[in-house]
Amino acid sequence: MRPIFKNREYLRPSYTPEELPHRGEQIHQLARILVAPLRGETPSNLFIYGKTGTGKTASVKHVSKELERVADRAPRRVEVVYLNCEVVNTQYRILATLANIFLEKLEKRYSAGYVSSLGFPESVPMTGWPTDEVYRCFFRALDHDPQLAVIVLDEIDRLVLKSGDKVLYNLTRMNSDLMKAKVSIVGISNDLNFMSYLGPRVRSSLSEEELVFPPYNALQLKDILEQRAGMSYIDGVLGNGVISLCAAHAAREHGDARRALDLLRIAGELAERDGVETVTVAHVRRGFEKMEQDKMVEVVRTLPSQSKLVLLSVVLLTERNSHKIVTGDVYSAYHKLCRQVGLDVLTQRRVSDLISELDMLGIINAQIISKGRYGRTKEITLNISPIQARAAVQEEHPFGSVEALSLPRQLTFA
DNA sequence: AATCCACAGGAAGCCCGGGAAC
DNA sequence: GTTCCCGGGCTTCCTGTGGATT
Repeated sequence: MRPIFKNREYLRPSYTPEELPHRGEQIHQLARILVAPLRGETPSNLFIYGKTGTGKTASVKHVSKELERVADRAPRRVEVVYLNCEVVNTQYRILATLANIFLEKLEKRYSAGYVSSLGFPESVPMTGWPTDEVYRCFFRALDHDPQLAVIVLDEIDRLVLKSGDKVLYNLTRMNSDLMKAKVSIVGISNDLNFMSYLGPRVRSSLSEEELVFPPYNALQLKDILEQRAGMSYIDGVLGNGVISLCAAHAAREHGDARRALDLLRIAGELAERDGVETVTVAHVRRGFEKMEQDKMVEVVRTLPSQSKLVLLSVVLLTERNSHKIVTGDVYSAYHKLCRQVGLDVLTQRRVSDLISELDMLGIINAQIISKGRYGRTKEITLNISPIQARAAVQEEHPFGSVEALSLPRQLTFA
């Protein structure tokens, strides 16, 4: 059987392409702002906003690569440092990381051992030092040479949410104390409200320039997908309408290119698993379902344990019998499960609310029905496969082994 | 037409943890 | 450190309800 992928890595989020279709305008603007150091000026600080999968990070990386390439011939050295604040999310970690990066650059530029000959430490430990000591170390390493440091803080909202805007205040204020070097901050966020978490001084200095990345529309997504499909799939394996359908799905999800590419890759992997040589729209549809399921499993995984138990009751009842499941059944099953695992038993009123919440999340379907003389209740069906639900509930083992749990016989109705 | 089931879901209030104010 | 306040999870108590049954 022939393979269908040339190289699937080009469809993964980690890959940054050479060409970024439909981001010409943003890249041009970015370049215009960041090119200032080549003329010896300090570029403004920059704030970039856009939803996930709109090409923010890719564009910035693209421009900084260009910038570093042409900076060799410029009067002043330009160093671009990229930090993802999801990982590096405290003042200390940011400063320590920056200090280490610039110490290393010094060492490389001069000679091994040069750094310690200046009285610098080999490196800053990732914990233990007073923060101002770390700051001083970074400051001196940076100011050793005339250079411009462009510090890119991706997902900057995470940083501010976790540790406040103190780091940003310090970084934006540095320029007035630096003798030879200059810094410029590029903040990237997908939370538009982010600016309101900042103090007024930081806000105004960070947003000297602002750039917005609008979501892609279906046509633009199609271009992007076509470009990547050409790199990653063998010619001719993609059936009619496959790319259009991927683009249409992602356009509905706020124009997220990352999701579009994921979908295109997953559709291919499904075709591969089927052992066929063509990817069809049916594979895309299944791929879409798979992604939705995966999203659902993730939601289940993060549910509080009481909700998990309620869901588990529904799962066990679903596996056990084919007749309609109603609130009363779920509650008595839940009651027994609570006893088995030693969790507090909530009231039926509360469990009713939990069932509604699971319904809202789309994990189950709960429809109010009236059985006349036999009352009014909710009829409940599971929206994800019992096996997946079980697996997701079982993770982290809050109830010991779920396999050991079972409903007593009297709960099975004829 | 009246009854009655098996809940739905609103209202009020308790309890507790976390953050702000003192 | 203490006090105050707020919001979320939860309970208690309650009224409401669609339609099979009487």
